[in-house]
Amino acid sequence: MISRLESGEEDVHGQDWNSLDQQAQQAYLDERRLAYLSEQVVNWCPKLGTALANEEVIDGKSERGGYPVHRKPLRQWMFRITAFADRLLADLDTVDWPDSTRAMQTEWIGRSEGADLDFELSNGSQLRVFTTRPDTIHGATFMVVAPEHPIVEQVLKDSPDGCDANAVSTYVEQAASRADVERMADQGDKTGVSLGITASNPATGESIPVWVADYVLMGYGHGAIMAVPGHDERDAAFARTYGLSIQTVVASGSEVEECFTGDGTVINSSTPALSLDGLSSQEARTAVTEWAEQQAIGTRKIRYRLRDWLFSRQRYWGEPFPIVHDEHGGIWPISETHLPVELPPLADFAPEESDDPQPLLAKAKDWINTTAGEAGVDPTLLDPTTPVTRESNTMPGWAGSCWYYLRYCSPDFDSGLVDPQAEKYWLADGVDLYIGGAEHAVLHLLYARFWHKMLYDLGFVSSTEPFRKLFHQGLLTTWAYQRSDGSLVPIDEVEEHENDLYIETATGDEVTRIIAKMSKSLRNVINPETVIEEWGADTLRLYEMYMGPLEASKPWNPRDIVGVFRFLQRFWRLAVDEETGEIRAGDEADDGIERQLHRTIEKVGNDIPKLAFNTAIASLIEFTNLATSTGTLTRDQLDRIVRTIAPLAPHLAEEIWHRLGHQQSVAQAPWPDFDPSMLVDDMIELPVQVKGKVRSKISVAADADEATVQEIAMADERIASLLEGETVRKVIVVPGRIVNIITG
RNA sequence: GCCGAAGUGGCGGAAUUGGCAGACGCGACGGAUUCAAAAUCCGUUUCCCGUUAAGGGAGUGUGGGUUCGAGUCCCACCUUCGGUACCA
Repeated sequence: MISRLESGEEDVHGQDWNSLDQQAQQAYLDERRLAYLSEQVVNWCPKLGTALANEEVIDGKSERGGYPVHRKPLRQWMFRITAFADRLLADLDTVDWPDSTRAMQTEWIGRSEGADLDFELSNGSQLRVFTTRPDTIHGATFMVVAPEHPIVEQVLKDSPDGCDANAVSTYVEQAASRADVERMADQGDKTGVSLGITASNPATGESIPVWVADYVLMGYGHGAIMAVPGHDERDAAFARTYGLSIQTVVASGSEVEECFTGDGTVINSSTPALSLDGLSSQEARTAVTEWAEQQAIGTRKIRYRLRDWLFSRQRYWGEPFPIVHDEHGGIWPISETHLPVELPPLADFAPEESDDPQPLLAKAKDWINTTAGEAGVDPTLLDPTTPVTRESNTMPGWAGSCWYYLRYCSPDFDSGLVDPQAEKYWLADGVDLYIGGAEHAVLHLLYARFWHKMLYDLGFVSSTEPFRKLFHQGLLTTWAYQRSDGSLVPIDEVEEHENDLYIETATGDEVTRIIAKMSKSLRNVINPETVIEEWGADTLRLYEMYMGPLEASKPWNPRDIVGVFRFLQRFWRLAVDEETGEIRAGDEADDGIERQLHRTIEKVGNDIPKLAFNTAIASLIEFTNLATSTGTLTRDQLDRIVRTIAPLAPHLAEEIWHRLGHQQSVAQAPWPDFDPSMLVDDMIELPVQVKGKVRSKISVAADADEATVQEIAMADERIASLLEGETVRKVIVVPGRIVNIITG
């Protein structure tokens, strides 16, 4: 029945199901649940006193705090995110996200196409491997299994002839005790031990040795590989170290390469069992897979690098799982009417630094040990007097960050996740624009997508993706100082002298000023509060937007703040008489200013949706400078420019807006209109190039045709003198842009 | 190593589809105002040659290429930043 279900057949009857015993039913369901308990080798961080998800471990250290992480077996709650791997991958094409982020997620999900192949072993068992290169099967000259592979234990038990059991067990123990950090440090140096058994290469019929080596990971595929040293760098390195045979079975097409990992033409691969010579790698992959399927020794397989998501933590601060356990290992949900489960009060809830994984909530004995009725399990499921223990793990922070944006639609809605009406209104196509740091690329942004898809399947949300458009703001960097040996000096230990000379106060040595990330240790973190105190919130806001493109990392330079502050002051003085506090307004609108105003409204209106705040502000500064030097604005012009600056400097705008006599907030006012005809001048200046160099400028009517422009250009005094004695070969006129005269 | 992003004045940065490189701001220099300073206002400010000027030359990480014309497109390389790390 199970195999029929697996193959997608639908004629499975209830009686078939009922014929299974309860355990088998449970096992079948558990294998498919989105949330399940599983004994896992987890990333245990003793310092934090908790296990971490794969994504939270960076270079063998915890993402938060950078503490060492060890591998420990632990029974944990998992999310079957792998069941969504294909959708998470495919739907990346449907979102408007930065390429770099999509690339990161694509790699994290890591889809690879290949085949599972079974090899017969000399000890009578079978070894299953996954390979993306079935086309190189004739070149498989040895096999490698991970130290944790079950075959290793089996071999140790049987200890066949030719197996140095001591060497094997020593190697396996070493591999197990080594922390991930160490394992990473000596990448490239491959170590391993022969198991003393052989496998039969089904294509060549040859007996090839089986080795154990830690460059093969138990966590991917089957923890075993067929090694093709002729066409895989890692296998090649291993073969060279231990003098194993190397076979070339793919021609690179060019010169002889030691280890060619690309696709080419298959050679040296004709045996009675299977002949591939002359096929392309692509064709050979299909041929070998089909052959293996016929021989019942393999199947086509798509595999993902993505692993299931470890979703429990041993900390106090996290949502408790609404789950209790009975004495027989049964798992029972707490009914909805008893949700949410609240954390028990605890005198001491600091994490305990420990090598012995123990959830913190286990300390709350009275809370942990309860009855089904007390905990809130549906009495029709379980007798209320049944003694149960509460789940003592808690959820990680992601539990909240995965759906908070949904809650924003209807924060007061109390009969569900989100008000369906509000969800349809706000999130019909996901969040319109989501701005956040690139550091969330494979954490928050992948997890939230998974939750959203799950909620979509359950009918709670109407879009398949949570964040339609994603934008990463750049990091703010700042000055830091570096000694000649490369070490860094906190900024408050350095004195600035003239001519960009920087001296470390303690030693008197000269240090160099560099750009670095803001960090507590360098004491170069900027607190926005102090900027607001000194310059005001509008200045801070404007400065941050004016620094450069939103997505770029850029240095915080306090020296530049005064620039936007001056601008705001000038804008204020343009609108308000400093003596009286009254609005300064003229009666007569200057034509040049009016035109510039239309251009500014257009520019700001275009730039804001593009998040190009820096250029929007530049155009506002330009307008203000022009207006200040040319005269005063009319009331009507003030009215429009205040509305234009309002999104960028809301406080200033609001103040002037009210002095202009408006009762409502400027935020409620409509965006000012501009007249497209006001954007172009009647007469424009056009550069004239001779042989690609600008030699003069001419003034022509904006709508002048090419012939007229050419005539005026040729008639220009300077151009005429330059063209004297030259043959004009060609004249290029780009209307409204440029004239280029080619001579010779 | 691989993947991604980016290299433009003293500094942050502008620059439509390939069409005047350096908008705007900071800093610097000069001037006005002031008893003085702050603040404000005006002017200059890519570099080199040219006393000033007129003018000329070079110039967007490096080297080539395409084009009437390249910061922008193509090829090769260098550097910086971010991500990733034996995933078979």
